[in-house]
Amino acid sequence: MKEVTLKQIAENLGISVTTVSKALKNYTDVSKKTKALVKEEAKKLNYKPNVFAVNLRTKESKTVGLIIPEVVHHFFSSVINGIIEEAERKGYLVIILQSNESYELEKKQVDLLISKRVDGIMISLANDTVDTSHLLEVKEHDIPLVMFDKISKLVQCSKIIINDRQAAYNATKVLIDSGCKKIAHFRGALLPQNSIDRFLGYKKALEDHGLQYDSSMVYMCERVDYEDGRKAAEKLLADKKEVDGIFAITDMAALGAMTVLKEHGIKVPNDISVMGFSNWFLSQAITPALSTIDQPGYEMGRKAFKLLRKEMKAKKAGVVLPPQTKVLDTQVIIRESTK
Amino acid sequence: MKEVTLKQIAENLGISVTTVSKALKNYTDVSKKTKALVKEEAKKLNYKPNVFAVNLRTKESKTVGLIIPEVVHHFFSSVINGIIEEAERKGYLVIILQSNESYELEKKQVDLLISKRVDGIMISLANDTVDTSHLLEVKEHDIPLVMFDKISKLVQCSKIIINDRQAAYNATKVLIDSGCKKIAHFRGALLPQNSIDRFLGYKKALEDHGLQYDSSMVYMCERVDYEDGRKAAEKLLADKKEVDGIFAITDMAALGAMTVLKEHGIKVPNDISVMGFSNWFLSQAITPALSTIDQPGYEMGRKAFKLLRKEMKAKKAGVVLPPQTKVLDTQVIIRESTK
DNA sequence: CTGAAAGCGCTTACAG
DNA sequence: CTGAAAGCGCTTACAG
Repeated sequence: MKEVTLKQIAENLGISVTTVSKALKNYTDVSKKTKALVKEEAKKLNYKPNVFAVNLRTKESKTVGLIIPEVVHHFFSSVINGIIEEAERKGYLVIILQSNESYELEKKQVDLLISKRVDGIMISLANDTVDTSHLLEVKEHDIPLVMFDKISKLVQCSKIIINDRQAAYNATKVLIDSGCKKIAHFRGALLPQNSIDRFLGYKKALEDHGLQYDSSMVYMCERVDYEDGRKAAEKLLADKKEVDGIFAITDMAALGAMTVLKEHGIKVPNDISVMGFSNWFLSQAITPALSTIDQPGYEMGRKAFKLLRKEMKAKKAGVVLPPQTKVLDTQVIIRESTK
Repeated sequence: MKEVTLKQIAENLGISVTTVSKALKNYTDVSKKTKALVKEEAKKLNYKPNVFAVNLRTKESKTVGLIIPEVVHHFFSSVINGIIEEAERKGYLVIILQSNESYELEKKQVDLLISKRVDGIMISLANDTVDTSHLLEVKEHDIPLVMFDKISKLVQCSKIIINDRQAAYNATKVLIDSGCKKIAHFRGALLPQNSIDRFLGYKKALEDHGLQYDSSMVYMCERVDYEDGRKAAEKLLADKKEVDGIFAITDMAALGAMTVLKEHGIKVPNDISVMGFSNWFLSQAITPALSTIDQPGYEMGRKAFKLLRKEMKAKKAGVVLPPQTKVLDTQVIIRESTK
């Protein structure tokens, strides 16, 4: 099938390419009659503008990039849906790249997006990300950038986050309020800000309620997944710790922990209460249903794109916008894994 | 930051744009000395070709599209990883679009990919997809197309599939071999070929082993998810069916069923054996661990891109390749949910 | 070995 | 209201 071009339409109608172009874009200086004629012909020939040419002329791709640590993750997939929803409404395509929590991959993907000349980039950092020079490069290319969820305080750009410290504080408080005195924390890797913040929220809650913080009650879940939760729980049992509550950094880690506890005949919540984080879709389905913190992923995605859009518009208008940070609310969800 | 162009480099070096372009692409008719000079300057200025211009000239975007019913799904995410792995190696970017099992969305996304002029499209159909005219449009635009997993027999193009009928037969046979006599099937929607094939495999296995096929033992799981599995199991219990085995179309549906059985004090596998399909990553983690069929998602993804690549190459060379269909092997995995 | 020139398919400032 | 012309930044057939 031969591709239809403006030239084609112009020739068929015996008018100029200029007029055809302007007619299709509803310029005011084209007569109604001509517009109607052109549009009819375009429809008849099923004309689709050649985006390659449009991109080159307008220096815009109407495409934005999204880099995320892990796609198969309920929270991130909610974010993705929020972003796509908003982007589609504004005529943007979203290119999704997964960093697999790897700094090296993340760097490559940033480069790829820059070289593809996307109009803007949204990113949630990998756990491994140690420095942010690749993000400075984005700024140098004058590409609007929005960070969300897993951000770095070192990068000057707009951000959408939740108050991880407060949310973790609330989660820990659920355990305290239900009578737990010996609360362990399964934390995430050392680098990510949200893993730090959740740890600090946990610690603060203990201190505010007269419970002694004990660093040996903090277990590491590097990848914050099911397997890590299992391992941490096994270590905790091997350590013969006296524990009556666990606050895990993610629902998956909590689920891994609960499975191990079950295997050892330890009852949740009677012997040990368990609190998760992020409200994974199956958290209400497992037995006992997991108490957790709900993160507004969809909302976060929508807000992230809206912020990016604002910056893309500003750039086009030659305006410089000061970076802004939006903090979204989280919600405590109490189910069966806590008393 | 001003973007660096070939012209820029040419001016700096006092040579022509033509020579710069050829030097960077290692044309044989450029002197070694000039090449070295050009490359050095390009590196110094951090030159990146403008893809918009390259696309327009070469009529290629080095980008392929992928449409998938659901990203947050272990099987599909394996496929995605396989595709991206192979695509990256060949310098292609993959645009992933999620149809959410909706025919309307799928059509829109096909249109979007066509209008973005991707070099090729890979697709796994939505459950709702009733006709395939949107795929014919892809062929009309002469864009290479590969279908995988959820395919339509009506579309003339290359395909990568598993032998769903045989795999379901094998799954059912596991139940039969372990002594089950009254085997229910939780099937998928009526349209998708793989849902039909799995049903047929189930039926055939019963018949081959002297068990009566009974249509009232077949329950519908429209979205083949956890919730559907729960509902089907509840209906089955409400029907007071005598059942000693369930073959569910997906692991998620199987998990939903097992949860309901547990809630009713029914033991798996002692009272009822359960067989899943697709080997979801948590299937080995749940209690009892789920017996299932392993689908080679990663492999499927790699093969899908390779096939697409072959067709893209053929198109460029002006050759027409006959469509081919590859059938991948599956594997029976026996864990604790079957005797 | 080097380069002038045409052209990919659009958009838009400008002239009439 | 219409259109000729320039130009976005490349690639490549062709001439020298």
